Amino acid sequence: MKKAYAEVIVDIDHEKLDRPFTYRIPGRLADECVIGCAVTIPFGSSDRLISGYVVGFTDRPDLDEEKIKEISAVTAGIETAEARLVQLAAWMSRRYGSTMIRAMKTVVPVRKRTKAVTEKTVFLTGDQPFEDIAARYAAKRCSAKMRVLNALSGGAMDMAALKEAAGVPVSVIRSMEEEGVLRIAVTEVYRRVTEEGAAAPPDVLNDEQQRACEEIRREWREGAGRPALLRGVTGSGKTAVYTELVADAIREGGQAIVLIPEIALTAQTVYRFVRRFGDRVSFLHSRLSGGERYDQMKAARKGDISVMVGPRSALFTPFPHLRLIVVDEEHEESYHSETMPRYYAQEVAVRRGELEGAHVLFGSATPSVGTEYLVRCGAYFGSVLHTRFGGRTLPDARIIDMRDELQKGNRSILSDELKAQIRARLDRGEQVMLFLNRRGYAGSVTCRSCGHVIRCPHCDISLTRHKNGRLICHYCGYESPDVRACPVCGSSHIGGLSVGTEQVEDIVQAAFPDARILRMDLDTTKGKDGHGRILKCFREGGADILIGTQMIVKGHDFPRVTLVGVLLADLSLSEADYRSSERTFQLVAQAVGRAGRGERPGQALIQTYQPDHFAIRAAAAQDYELFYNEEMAYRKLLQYPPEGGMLAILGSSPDAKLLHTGMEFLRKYIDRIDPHGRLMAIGPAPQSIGKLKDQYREVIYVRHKMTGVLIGAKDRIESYIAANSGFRTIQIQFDFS
DNA sequence: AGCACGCCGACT
DNA sequence: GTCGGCGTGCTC
Repeated sequence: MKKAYAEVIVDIDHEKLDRPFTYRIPGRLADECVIGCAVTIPFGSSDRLISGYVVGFTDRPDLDEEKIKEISAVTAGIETAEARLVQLAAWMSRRYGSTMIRAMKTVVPVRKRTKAVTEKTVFLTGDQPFEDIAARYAAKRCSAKMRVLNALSGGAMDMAALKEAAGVPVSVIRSMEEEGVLRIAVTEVYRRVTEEGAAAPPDVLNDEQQRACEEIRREWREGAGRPALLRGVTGSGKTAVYTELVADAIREGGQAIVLIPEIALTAQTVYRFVRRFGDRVSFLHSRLSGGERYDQMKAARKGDISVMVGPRSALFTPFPHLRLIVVDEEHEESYHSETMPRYYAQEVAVRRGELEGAHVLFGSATPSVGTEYLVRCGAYFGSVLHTRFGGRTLPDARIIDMRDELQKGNRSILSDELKAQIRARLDRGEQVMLFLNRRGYAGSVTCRSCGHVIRCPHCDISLTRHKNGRLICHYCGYESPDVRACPVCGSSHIGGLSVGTEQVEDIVQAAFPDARILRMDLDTTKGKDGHGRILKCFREGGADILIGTQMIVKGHDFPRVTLVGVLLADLSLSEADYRSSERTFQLVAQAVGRAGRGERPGQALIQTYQPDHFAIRAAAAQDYELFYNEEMAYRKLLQYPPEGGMLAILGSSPDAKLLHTGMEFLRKYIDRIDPHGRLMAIGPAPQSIGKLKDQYREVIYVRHKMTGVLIGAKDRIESYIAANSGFRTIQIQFDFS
């Protein structure tokens, strides 16, 4: 693309101007003018010079040539936080296939009309006697100014209130300021979310934490400066390492971003950072209003804070000297954006690190296969914490074969062993957590006698039972008729597994009438801070047993829990996704890791129909190596990521037939641009949720060893879609993994 | 946001 | 007429 014209976002804080404007690039500025650079441009009828940022280029503007003005000057390269964020947005729009404006909106804090971002107080200067001014206005019949004068006679007023009381526009007040009658004092009042408080001394690190810190520092100071992965077993104290490295960044005069999964964003987590860094810390969370969010970002830009803690959106905090990005619980799915651009915070963190010259640290007890893979390739630096903090031991975990229970005639969801152990804890006054795996319950078919799951013969993905009774593969569209008996053992105990938390609560309450039970799921956490309330109640001993889904396993510390029961551990294995083993390992390992975090040792019981599956065995043993090696062998064999790249083309439309035809056309197009079959395309097939909100959904998967090739393919597919009017009613999204 | 344009009431 | 205040609409 030629750089004849630049798309410029103007630096004026108003929603009406929140779109790109086209400017001509004079020849002398052609080299300097890059995406993200700050420019000075003539704007408005008086051509007053204002600043803006270049967000893109075109050679064919879609408006009259005469209307287009020329960029006056390039004021700065990519030195400012904004410029670097614009660059990041440009990279994201390319990497994830979204429009620049969409990418800009996720990256640059929304310019939104918000109440009192700056508090403007108006008061009379008193330079001229009140009566003189009043007389002058009366003589000149300045009724609007007179109203302002009268309103202000009672003392200083807020700008908005004054406009309201006097019924005048700003221009009147501003002209009075020029006359020297009044002054407008602008005070930035941003709603800070931190608590006041002095910083506490650093935690005392144990030898292992100290070693990890030193390793990572050495890599960053003297080594290649690669992103680092800190893998530490549950309870090994990764947070203390983060705070040390964050402290380094601050000491060097920089700032740090700490990403944590949305669900773990409780006062408890944030408190650790607040305690250490006092009011230099701020945090973002979903309950924050648009204005509060904006204020947080503003405070960061001005350097009033040094650490931002928050979910993936905190990644875009505009710090002037960003030195470190920490991504805690790196394996969490909440780091994947579901809306355009569908970005992966891990990748974006690395890219932002490159642009800003900041280091990136990932942490997890159960790192994602993709991140660990990059460590093994040497692209990332790896450091491991092997032992739990404070000399605590890992929980003793046992796998319970639910097929035996069925044989014994126990059809309950609780095994005899688990019942006995719960009884023992109740008698000793200790706490129990029951984790019910609910992932992947949608439609998969499992044999309760032998644990066999019906899978696609081509993709090794669980088949999903549809309403019409047929079993379908969501990768390639393979179909088979429903089964009455297990193809392996012939048992008729075959079907979908699904139990709700409420049901489990009833069963447990019936078995232990004396137990105080808390249930945590979408229903019970609905209200304001329902989440935190339940966790707090349990921590303080308000209940003996906590029953819940995924949300109870994520990063919460309950010292008095000595038993963790995992129900339906294998359910997530049958999820129709190539990452099902990975998810299962992570869920079960994290659940097991909740036990024995206090003085007393912990125990975990894992109930499953697939006791021999490596993901379950590895999770029980808290053995990441075992899991990773088996899983990678499988991914290599089937060329699934990270061994190869995978691009999902997600199509949706209210018209099922049209959608399918369109997707078939796309598939044919892919085969055409790739005559040698180097791109492995499968589908179209229905998405795992085939219809959502009256929209039919289909997907085509494209695999290739190099992600770069897939990005190229995506670009071609995009232009193909843009050029074909048949796709007007079909929404297409791209998702890389 | 900030600037020009055009409307409208008042005064030479 | 025309001067100046005051609301409206547009900005590549």
